[in-house]
Amino acid sequence: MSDTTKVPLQTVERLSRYRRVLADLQDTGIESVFSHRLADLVGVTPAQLRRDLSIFGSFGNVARGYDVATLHRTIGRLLGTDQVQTLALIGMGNLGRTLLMYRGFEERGFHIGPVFDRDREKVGKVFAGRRCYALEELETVLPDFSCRMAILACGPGGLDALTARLANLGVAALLNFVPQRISAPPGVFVEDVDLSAKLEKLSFLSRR
Amino acid sequence: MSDTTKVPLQTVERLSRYRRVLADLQDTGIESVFSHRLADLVGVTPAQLRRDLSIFGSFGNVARGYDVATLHRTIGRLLGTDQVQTLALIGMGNLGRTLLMYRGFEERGFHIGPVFDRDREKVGKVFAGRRCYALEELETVLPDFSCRMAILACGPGGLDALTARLANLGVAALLNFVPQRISAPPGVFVEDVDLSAKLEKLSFLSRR
DNA sequence: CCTCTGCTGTTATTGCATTCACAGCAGGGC
DNA sequence: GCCCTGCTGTGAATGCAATAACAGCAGAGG
Ligand SMILES: NC(=O)c1ccc[n+]([C@@H]2O[C@H](COP(=O)([O-])OP(=O)(O)OC[C@H]3O[C@@H](n4cnc5c(N)ncnc54)[C@H](O)[C@@H]3O)[C@@H](O)[C@H]2O)c1
Ligand SMILES: NC(=O)c1ccc[n+]([C@@H]2O[C@H](COP(=O)([O-])OP(=O)(O)OC[C@H]3O[C@@H](n4cnc5c(N)ncnc54)[C@H](O)[C@@H]3O)[C@@H](O)[C@H]2O)c1
Repeated sequence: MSDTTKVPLQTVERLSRYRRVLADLQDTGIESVFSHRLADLVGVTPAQLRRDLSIFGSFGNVARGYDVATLHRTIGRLLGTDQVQTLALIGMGNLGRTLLMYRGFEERGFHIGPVFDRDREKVGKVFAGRRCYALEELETVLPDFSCRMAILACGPGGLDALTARLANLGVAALLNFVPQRISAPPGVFVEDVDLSAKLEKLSFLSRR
Repeated sequence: MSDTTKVPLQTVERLSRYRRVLADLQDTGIESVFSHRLADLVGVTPAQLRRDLSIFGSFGNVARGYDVATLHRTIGRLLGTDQVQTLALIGMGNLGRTLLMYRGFEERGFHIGPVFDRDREKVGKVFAGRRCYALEELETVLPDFSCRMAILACGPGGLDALTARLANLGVAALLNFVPQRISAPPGVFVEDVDLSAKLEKLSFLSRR
């Protein structure tokens, strides 16, 4: 079972997709589902779905397949999204404000708490109910929120110093929008969102 | 050489990262670089870098390594970003407007041309120099821009019909922000940007 | 001119993820 | 009660990507 070290990364990514489809099924009142059907809705093969789940245990039943509500809850527990997590946001520019207004995160159990910006013009401003703090206040403000994750939507300057400070404050995971390589402190996970790279990939693929 | 079908997907993704670092090196006036140094800056192993490049040909030189300017230009050509490409944007909500204002795309050779929205309130409005068209005008307006790629930053309703229309108009690649599975017409490449999934992945990983 | 260094391009090896295939079994039909 | 169906969970096989290892060579130094 969940041997924690032996879980393929891509399996983790698929768990999110399973969870979303299960949520939809639950909303439409469906109580149980076979791997065939679920896999089809998600867009993977039934074998892969069963394999993915089998890494964490046996949740299915030969007669009825998987219980939608139970499996949904179980995956939520596995991902750690069964309880709301508070995130810190660094950078209240165009992107930061867009993320603040996005409802989708709350629906999935992620709440953006404190917002920080280096620009003194922005500090003190309130947006979507959150006040923007100065970057210097990081050490005094962040502990009140006990964030284990942060979103980087700031400029590229001094990123390494920033991530070191965040790591010191107990932040163990970063969602990074800054198109730059981050040398993360050990134990800190970084997930890059590089839209230009995705466009370049599409450009390559669509030219045959 | 570029056998087109046999290029690992992840190699394509890394090409973007190589290109970005090469651009930085070029800006700082460095003319040539060894695989060791370049790989270090990018964050991959030298073996992987050389392997990736060797798929497309031999660009290095034992004595000086790789010529920065030449390799930068070559990768640009491989990715198809050596000339500006015009993209269509569907959805001028919070996210769409943020993307419109982002300068990073232009720097990489991607220009957002026409913008479409279903909301009649938005149609006709001008934002960041682009006028918003009605979704019904897609067939009449899009051909003028000859877009091969589009960005989906709209709501989830009627996505399949929309992608079918786009495909009919020659759009072969989609950057999709809508958290929903798209059944893309054959020949159309879809790249999903699922931020909630990334957060869930980080949540999983950071809980050991 | 010869040797020695250390880099590239490429082949061999390892490791990981996906797919295949089936044992085992719960329930339905008769 | 017994067979039959069709599902899950999983060991085995396959395919693909990353890593290691090295052949071959261009130039530096003497
Ligand atoms: N806007 C997009 O669509 C988009 C897309 C992809 C990537 N990005 C990246 O996301 C980041 C933010 O983009 P944006 O469009 O919001 O830019 P922006 O200029 O609108 O906002 C950046 C904000 O971050 C603040 N900031 C800069 N450096 C900081 C630091 N070291 N610490 C704290 N705050 C800092 C600035 O004061 C500003 O308020 C950039 O790195 C950009 O490359 C943006
Ligand atoms: N805002 C974010 O930070 C964020 C993050 C991740 C994903 N997303 C996704 O991106 C999409 C857009 O997000 P947003 O925050 O801009 O939402 P939004 O509500 O601010 O804007 C959506 C816009 O799309 C238009 N629209 C809706 N359906 C359409 C259709 N079928 N065709 C054309 N236009 C249509 C609406 O009129 C509106 O103008 C959503 O699907 C959202 O889930 C947003």
